[in-house]
Parts: sequence; structure tokens; C-alpha cells
Amino acid sequence: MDAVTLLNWYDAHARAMPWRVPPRSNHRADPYFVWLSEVMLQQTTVAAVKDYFVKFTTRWPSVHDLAAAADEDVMAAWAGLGYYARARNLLKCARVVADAGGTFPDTEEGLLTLPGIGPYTAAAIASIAFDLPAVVLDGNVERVMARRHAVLDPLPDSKETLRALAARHTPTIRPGDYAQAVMDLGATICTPRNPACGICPWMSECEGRMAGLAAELPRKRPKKAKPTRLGTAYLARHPNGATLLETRPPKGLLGGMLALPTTDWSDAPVAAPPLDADWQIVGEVRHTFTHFHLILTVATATATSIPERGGWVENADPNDLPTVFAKAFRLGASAM
DNA sequence: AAATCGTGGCA
DNA sequence: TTGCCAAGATT
Repeated sequence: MDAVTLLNWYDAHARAMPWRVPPRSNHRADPYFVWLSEVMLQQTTVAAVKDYFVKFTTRWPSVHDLAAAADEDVMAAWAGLGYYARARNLLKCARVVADAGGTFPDTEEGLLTLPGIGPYTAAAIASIAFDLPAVVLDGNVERVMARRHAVLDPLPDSKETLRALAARHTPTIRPGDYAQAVMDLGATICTPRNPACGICPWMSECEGRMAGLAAELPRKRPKKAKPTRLGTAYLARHPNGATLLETRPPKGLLGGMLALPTTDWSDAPVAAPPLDADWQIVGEVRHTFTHFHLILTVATATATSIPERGGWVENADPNDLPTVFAKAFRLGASAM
């Protein structure tokens, strides 16, 4: 059986990660750790997640600790990791679970009802934390299945086909190890570019490789070009050292995060400084989001007046802000 | 159902 | 420099 081949490979080559229990362990990973790591890993690389995972679990060792945390502390701790709706939903989910006694649901259906847990994450927690034969379908599994079975239709059209193929491979023995094994295979051998087919445990049964198509699968629909938007960020400092910051609206881009006051971001941004001062343009920051480029002019001023929006923050730390603002903050501060 | 939502690394 | 991509969820 294909799954056994893959499990044998995983027994020898599983990557060590802070949230992972080694294969053939006689105990399972803590559902809290599995959930936290899976949410952090949504659209995010293992390398980027590691330090954040350690930081979160050191500061909040249980779901009860996280549920009791202040919103602004969790958002600041998440700053830099991106997709900030994940952090907002993380807190909502922690509080639901904590209120229910601190135990995560042990079924896919139960997990799916929680904020921030979708089809992939529910299946991942069910398999990895509870060893249930859930069908885990992430970008790795999509790629592995598209190659293994030479699926030529482009994503996302082929998604349900790939899911059915993934289901066919999912074993009833060691499903948790299997889920992590397929994803490790996709991350280390069946990679997006230059797949290492020569050392793949599924080399001999891979239809994509036999057809000479492995490296170009899965096919994807072309993406839209990103427009460029303009804006200005304002760094105001009080003579006492405080920095003018504001919390962004709870939804939308960078929602709920601490930020520098800015104009809107558009073709013709409306300049509305947060307070009246002698603003000096000190440079610009270029930053690319998921669906647009941003050129952000950075203006600085020293001021003491009452701001029209935001508030003075002592000992402000750029690391508590989303990366785009951290860049603008550092540039402005270095120019004052 | 297509759009929205971050960031850093890599070729 | 630019585009692609990563353990997706939500609306």
C-alpha cells in the first residue's frame, strides 16, 4: 500500500519541529499545540512560524492562558506574522474552548464550528492530535496528488478531484503520522520547483514523473496583476519620547493592529495628518501586500498637541506593529 | 464564487 | 527586479 511506503519514509526522515511529536511516539501531541501551530502555518512557512510558536507557548502555555490574555498583547505578539484575522480568530477560538472547559472538540465537525478553523485545519487537528483518518488537503497534498496521478486540470477547478485522490490514499492506521508524512514529502521532496523525484518514496508509482510532467504540476489559473497604491504614514514624537500610534479598525487590512496614522491608500490619497505640526518628508517605504503594491511616503514631526486620532504611546516598539508600519517607523525614527 | 487578507525567501 | 509561493479562512 502506498501509505505504508510513505510511513516508512517518514519514520526515517520526519523533520523535527517544536510542535511535533516524533513518529511512532506512544503519545500524541497536545491539541492546543497542534491547533496553534496549524493556524500559524496557514499560508506561512515553517521557518517563519517556529519563533512565533515558541514565543506564544512560552507566554501562554495553555488555551486557558491564551483565552485570558489581553487582545492587544496577542495582536502585538502576532505582529510580523501576517494575515491578522488569524490572530483575531485565534483569541475568539481560545475563549470558546476555554469557556467549554479547555478541551478541543475531537471530531472534524466539532472543530469546523470554531473561529479560524476551516476544512484543512479541522482535518489536520483531527488527524495529528486525535489520530483520526481525516482527509488533509493543503497545498502540499494538492501538489503531491496532482503529480502522483498526473492531474492536468488547473487549480482550483481540480480541487475536489485532488481531495478524492487524497481520500483514497489516507490510511486507517497511523493517520496522524500519514498526514504529516505527505506534507513533509511535499515540503522536502515533492517541492514546487525542482522536485527531487530521484529520492522520492513514491518515485515508481508517480504518473506525473512517468509522463515527464511532475515539475510543472499542479497547473494553476493565471493571477491578476497587482496595482500600485500610494499613501503617507505619519510618525509624530512627543518631546518626552512618546510615539503617536493608533489601533486600526477591527476588520479589513491589518485590522485590530497597532499602527502609525496614515492617509488612505489609493491612486490619490487624501492627506490628513493626525495633528497639526511641521511635517517633514523623510523618505518612502515600498511594501507588497497580497493584492497590491504600496508606496508609503514617511513624514515625521515633533509635536505636543492633542492628536485628532490615535494616542501617545511611551516606549513604542516597532516590533509590535505589522511589518509595513515597522519599516516606516524605523525609517522615520532614524531620520529624527 | 471571486476577492480579500501579510510576509519573507527564492530563482 | 519581479513573480511565485507557503500546513487557508472568511465573506
